[in-house]
Order: sequence, then structure tokens, then C-alpha cells
Amino acid sequence: MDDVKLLVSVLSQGTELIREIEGQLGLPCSAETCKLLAGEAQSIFARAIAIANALEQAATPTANSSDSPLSNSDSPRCLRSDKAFKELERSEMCKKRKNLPRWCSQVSACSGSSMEGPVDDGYSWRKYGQKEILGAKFPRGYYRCTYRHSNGCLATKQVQRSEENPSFFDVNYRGIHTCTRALHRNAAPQPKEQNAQQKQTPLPKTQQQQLLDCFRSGLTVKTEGFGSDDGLQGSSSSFSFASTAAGVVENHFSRYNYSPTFVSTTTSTESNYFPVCGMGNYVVGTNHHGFDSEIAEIISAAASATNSPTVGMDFGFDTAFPFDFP
DNA sequence: AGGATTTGACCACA
DNA sequence: TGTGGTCAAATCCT
Repeated sequence: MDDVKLLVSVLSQGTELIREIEGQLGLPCSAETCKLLAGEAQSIFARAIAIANALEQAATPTANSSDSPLSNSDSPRCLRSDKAFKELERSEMCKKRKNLPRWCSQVSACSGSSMEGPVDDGYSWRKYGQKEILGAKFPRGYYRCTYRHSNGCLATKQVQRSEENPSFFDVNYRGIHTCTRALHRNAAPQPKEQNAQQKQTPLPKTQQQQLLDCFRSGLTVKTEGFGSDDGLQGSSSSFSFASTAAGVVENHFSRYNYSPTFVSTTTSTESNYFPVCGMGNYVVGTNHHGFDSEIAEIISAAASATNSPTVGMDFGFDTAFPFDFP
């Protein structure tokens, strides 16, 4: 039942956003704001779909009653011995994690910030482990959602410094945030763990706009390794955004392990983050084909727009990948 | 004092 | 049996 409440809550947030967009429509020069809000709304509704999917899975007769990926906090703990319960919980969690969507991204260590981790991705993470990985120069850090216990959010991520370029971090995300806190990250109490790299102070609207414009103007879309229409039919596909001004932004997607690779080398000391959370919304359940076709549309639009590999950002980057500047 | 991080130990899987 | 992922007690930080 908590899951249903969560779903209602998320949908309400979406409705709020739509209202906000409506309010913006009459105002001059609000197109960009509308786009941003639309992106946010899209992300929220994708989250709602994820929750609905999870509810459906939990409702299927074959599903274990405690198999809800959203909440296991209300399992009948009192009916079992603590140790037995923990063992059972562990094995159930193990099964669940196997089915969680995964995707990875590469982010830069924010210049001027601590080198302890990549830039904020908009969510609150709590570190629960670190391990030396065989053959790897740098240890891997294990993080889970701060609201794991309160909201049953199973999202986790693994952060490891890239060996090729130690100023970048390889971040592996697992699971989708089912907590609603992330949507209100500015309002919610933030953990102190992110230190300098997490500045939660919202940017003034104009500054947000500048960042977005700056990012857009410096982006190039390259289509790599695509034949024609069958570019996405293979086992993997990729395209990249290369920022000629500020650095490189790359995305690599594959059918079974989407790997959006965002590399931001913005010189801004303000926290910025790419919507890896939004990306996650596209790998919910079995919606892979929808995501693929969306990418295919984007790529074909980019390819047909011009023979030059460089196109403007108006092909819908912020629709497919809504930005969010805290 | 409460929450976050560290780190050794445990467990599942290949 | 080795390795990666997670747990949980100890410790740190605010």
C-alpha cells in the first residue's frame, strides 16, 4: 500500500509540474523554462511508470509477497527469528538485484572540488563499502540511496576512478530510485557526505539558463559506427556528444547494458549534474525497445538534419535527457 | 547524540 | 576457491 501512496505522490508531483508549465506558457521568453520543466515532468512520469511496473510485478501470483522492489521494510519480521529473517532478506535482496536495471556513466571529478568522488548526480547516496578490486589501481566505492530504509529505495551505485584518466570516475548505477526525496533534493535534508562537490544552493534562473546555453552551444553530435537504418539493430549502438568548447560528452548505449557516458569538464564551480537518473527511467523493466527507438529517432533526426556531424541541440537533447541544475 | 564513513568479515556466485 | 558485493561494528564528524 505504501507503494501505491508513493505512486500517487509521484503522479501528483507530475501534475504540479504540468500546472507550472501551463503557467509559464503565457509568459514571454519562457520556452527554455518550459523545456526544463517538461524534462523534469518526463522524468517524474517515467518514475511513476517504474513504480507501477514494480507494483504489477509484485501483484503477479508468481511473485513472492515480499518481492516488491519498493519496500521490504514491512515484511513480517516479527514472525521470524532475527537471524533467519536476515538470511532470507539477504537472499531475496540478491534475487531482486539481479533483475535491477544497470547502466554506467563516466563523470569527471569536479574541478576544484575534492577528488573523492564525481559530481553530484542529484541523489543522496550513502557509502556502505569500499573494496580493492583485483587488477584495478583504484578501489571501488559502494553507495546506496540514503532513503533505502525509509522508502525502500534499492538504487545503488559503484564508483571507481578511471584507470585511463584518473580525473574521471566510472559510475555504475543499479536500480531505479523509487524514493521521492530526490525530486525534492533542494528541500530535503541533504547528507553531508558530498562535501564540496555537492552544492545544493539553487542557481538563479539566469545562471541556470547560461549553463544550459553554454552547454548546448558547445555540443556536437557525432554518429559513430552507424550504417543506415539498421544502426540500432546490432548488439550495440553508440552516439556521442562532443563538446568542442568545454570538453567531451559521450554517450554509449547498448541494448542490454545502456552506458550513457557523460563527461563534463565544465569549469563552473557550481554543482551540475547530468540526468543519469533520467537515463535510468528509460531502462525500466522491459522497455528497452522503446528506448532504442527513441535513440534511433534522435539519431536519424540528427543524421537527416545535416550531412555535417554537427547539429544544434534543438533535436531534443533536453527532452530525451532533461537537464537539472540544482 | 545522531548520522555518515571506514573497514574487516561474511556470503553468494562463477 | 577466489572475487565481488554487502553487512555491521567501530569510528569519525557535525
